[in-house]
Amino acid sequence: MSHFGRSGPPDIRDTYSLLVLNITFRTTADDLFPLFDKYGEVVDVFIPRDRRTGDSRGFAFVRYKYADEAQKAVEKLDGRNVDGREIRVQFAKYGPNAERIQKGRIVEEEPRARDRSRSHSPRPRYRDGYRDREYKRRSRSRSRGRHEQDRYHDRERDYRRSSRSPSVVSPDYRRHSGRGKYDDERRSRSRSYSSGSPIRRSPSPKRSSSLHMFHLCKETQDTVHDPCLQSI
DNA sequence: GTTGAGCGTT
Repeated sequence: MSHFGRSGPPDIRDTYSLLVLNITFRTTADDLFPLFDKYGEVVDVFIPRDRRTGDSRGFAFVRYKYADEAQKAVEKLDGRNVDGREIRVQFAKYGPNAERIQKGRIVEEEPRARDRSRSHSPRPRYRDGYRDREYKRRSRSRSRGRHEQDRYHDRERDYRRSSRSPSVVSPDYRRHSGRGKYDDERRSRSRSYSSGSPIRRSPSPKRSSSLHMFHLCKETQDTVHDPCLQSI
């Protein structure tokens, strides 16, 4: 992912999260990092992406180590034109798991966990909530069918071309090569994207017995519906 | 090649 840590969120303790809205769908964490790091110590840059397509969702989180530096970044970068759009920078209000946040700093962990201990009402799981939100997004945006894959390859192609030419690497960016994590991450990201053949459906079996189909459907009923119903 | 309010990953 697009953060410094190996996997998952890095140390969130005593960091200050900024929400960066209105960024381009093509803007990456690598683009944002040099910009924000000028105003303080950036601990993490994370751009949420669509789980299925990997597309940027158009906003980002930048975490600073110190509050005053984060505040400075808000003042300096809010309204700044980045990649042709005026970005909006503000302190995050919610944590990764809906913790309470003040000034981007986590002040209370998982308010929902506390609710659960108090009442037995079953809450929708994390995944369901995510799917609901995704659905809302999709209905609002234009329908993106299957060419999203091609779009992604295009983007990766551009990405590699630009990272190979040394002229596009800003001196400021070079300054952070000591950490070296972003460069590695970018490379591994490209690799995993290019090797991805994301959605592979089960091949439709033609000459199986009904019993076989029954078992097959039991296994795949959450992903495939129609073939099962027709052949039982 | 497209979208545009919003609050986050292993």
